[in-house]
Amino acid sequence: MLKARSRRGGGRPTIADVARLAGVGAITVSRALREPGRVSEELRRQIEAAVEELGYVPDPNARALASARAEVFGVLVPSLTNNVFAEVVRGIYDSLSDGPFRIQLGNTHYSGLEEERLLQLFGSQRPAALIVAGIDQTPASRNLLQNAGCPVVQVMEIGPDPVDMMVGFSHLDGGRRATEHLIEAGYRRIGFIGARMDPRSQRRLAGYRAAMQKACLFDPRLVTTTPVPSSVTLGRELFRDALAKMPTLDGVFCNNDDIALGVLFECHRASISVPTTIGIVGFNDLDMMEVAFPSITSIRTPRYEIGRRAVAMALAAIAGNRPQERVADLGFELKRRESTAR
Amino acid sequence: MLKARSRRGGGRPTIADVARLAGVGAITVSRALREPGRVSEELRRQIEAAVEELGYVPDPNARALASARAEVFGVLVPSLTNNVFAEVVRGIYDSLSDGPFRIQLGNTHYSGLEEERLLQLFGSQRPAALIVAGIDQTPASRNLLQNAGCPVVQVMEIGPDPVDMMVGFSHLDGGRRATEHLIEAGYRRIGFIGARMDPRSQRRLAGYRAAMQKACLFDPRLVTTTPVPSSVTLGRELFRDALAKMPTLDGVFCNNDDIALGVLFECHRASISVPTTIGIVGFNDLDMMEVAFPSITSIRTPRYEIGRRAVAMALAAIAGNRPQERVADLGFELKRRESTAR
DNA sequence: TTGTATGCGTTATCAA
DNA sequence: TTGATAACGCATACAA
Repeated sequence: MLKARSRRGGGRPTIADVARLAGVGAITVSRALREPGRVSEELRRQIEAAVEELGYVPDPNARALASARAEVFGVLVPSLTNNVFAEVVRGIYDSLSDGPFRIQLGNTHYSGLEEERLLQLFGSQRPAALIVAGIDQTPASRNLLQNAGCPVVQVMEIGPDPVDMMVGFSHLDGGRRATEHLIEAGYRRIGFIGARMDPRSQRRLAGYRAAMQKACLFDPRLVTTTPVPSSVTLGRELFRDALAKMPTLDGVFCNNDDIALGVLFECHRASISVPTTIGIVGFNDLDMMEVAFPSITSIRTPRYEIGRRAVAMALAAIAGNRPQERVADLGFELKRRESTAR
Repeated sequence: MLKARSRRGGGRPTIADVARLAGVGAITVSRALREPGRVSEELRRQIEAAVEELGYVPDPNARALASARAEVFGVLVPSLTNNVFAEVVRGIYDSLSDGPFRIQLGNTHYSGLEEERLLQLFGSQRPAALIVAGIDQTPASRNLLQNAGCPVVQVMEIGPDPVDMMVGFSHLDGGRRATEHLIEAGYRRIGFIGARMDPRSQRRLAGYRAAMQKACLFDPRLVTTTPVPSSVTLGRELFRDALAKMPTLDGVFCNNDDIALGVLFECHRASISVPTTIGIVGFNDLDMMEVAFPSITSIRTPRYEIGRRAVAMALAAIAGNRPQERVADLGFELKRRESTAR
């Protein structure tokens, strides 16, 4: 039997083939690829030539097995189609595309149990880092994260008790700010309209409530929510419900921009003038908010930047220097537009 | 030195630990996990108990190394945030969440070169299947796909020459159908407005052109395009340009729904009545098209279903029975709405 | 700076 | 149906 031709492998060149061609030991090839600085100029060139000639590509599985560490970032988000998380994920991808790390993306469907399952699954790969959305993990999930043996970044929100690191902003403050803006603009019967009502939406609602109570304007009948997934269609329907319940409504703070857009369209359809009769504020500030007619006031959230920052923090931790501040508050910005310019 | 406690591993239980506890050989454990039918009832129960007790989870890296096959679906899309591809990806995830397969997602940023790079990278993992968006791969990419040694599904479009399998619909027919609808509705000076202009948009444009020429209505000045990424904002701007170039415009077929929405908002802003003065048709039929005021006619495309079908075809191929029809045309549907109801 | 021996956790091969 | 043995391709530990 020849040793050169393995019988199980697909015949792709291995590190041994490269070593033979370059006339060096296999480990030197390995080093030349991972820490070029530790291999002499001359050998490095020979090795690079051999790699080129053979078209050698390292096998990530063998690498992971031997080093007990996969070059993988595990990323868990509640939704793949929600633009908010898509932007976070895009930021993560853009930050990682240069390096050696792959990304393992998981969709939790807003389910804590599913998150647990995926965490279990991802953990079996010994990932280099874990990025998870939100701060409301189940105790079991928290436990899995703590014992993952790698940097962990919770994203989108901030809170007092990070598993390891956090990047995000305060949804409570965001909700409060949006509501205060409506109050300052002169609106009084301000409703809250929210769909899905995940933990972040709950906190925006809490912010709304705080602002309204402070101004002595709160009335539970002003709040219209549903656990149903958010959509523009739903925004329209919820607004109708809210109006039926409370015909004197003169403003709405929406859970997110989809809902806000649905409200705007319904106003058009019902000939309700915006911002005169009704003021509208959205959340997230999607591209279309600025273009809508009238343009819609919204809270701009740094989704893409959160993704980038999460990777930067994880990378720093991997390199051995965890950031001093374990919680990064990236804030938000109120974008005042026509929909509240009464 | 004890053999039971490996010194490099993180101390997680291995298949050998399970085997020892169950009093069987390691390979029997392996079989019990993968092909339970080939292990006797009794041993299987013992093994299951041992797995449970130890909390054993197979190491996917070791598995991939030993079997020369990773349980991974490689998925390449041009964008993570474009709702169209997000839906395809969601379909893929939903179809794969039950089984043993992980997903390796790559973002090509609409770049053929980036696609090549990622294909090279993904290939090194010996994936179980590859799903790629579009049918315009570079020769190098096609080559990589052909030699990947696994099922390949090209999605979103259909064409005459699949690398292996295809699921999608004809964008040319879609563009033609949209344009014909405008013509049938009585519009004559019908513009085409398109951003990004990737291959699929190009074919929609070709469909537009075919329909216009057939009706003797084509005029190159009716076409307004840009390679800039699509957005609602851009839709508004392009519509302004189109109108400046061709003030007698009475209809527009938009590249996609974002553009269409931008056009609609600009019509509101400029007090151009829709559908009386201008008819609008979008493409993809996002949720909001139906809710918009006026609601917007669009071509409904089966994105989610494409993702599901692609996985189904790949799974069938893996199981040894490639579908008879290698090209699956899932079609599209014209949704007539107020924006063209003149 | 470079190489040798060995182990990583699993599955394929082949024999029992 | 079950098991012993030998890969799989690479990196760690240690020696030179």
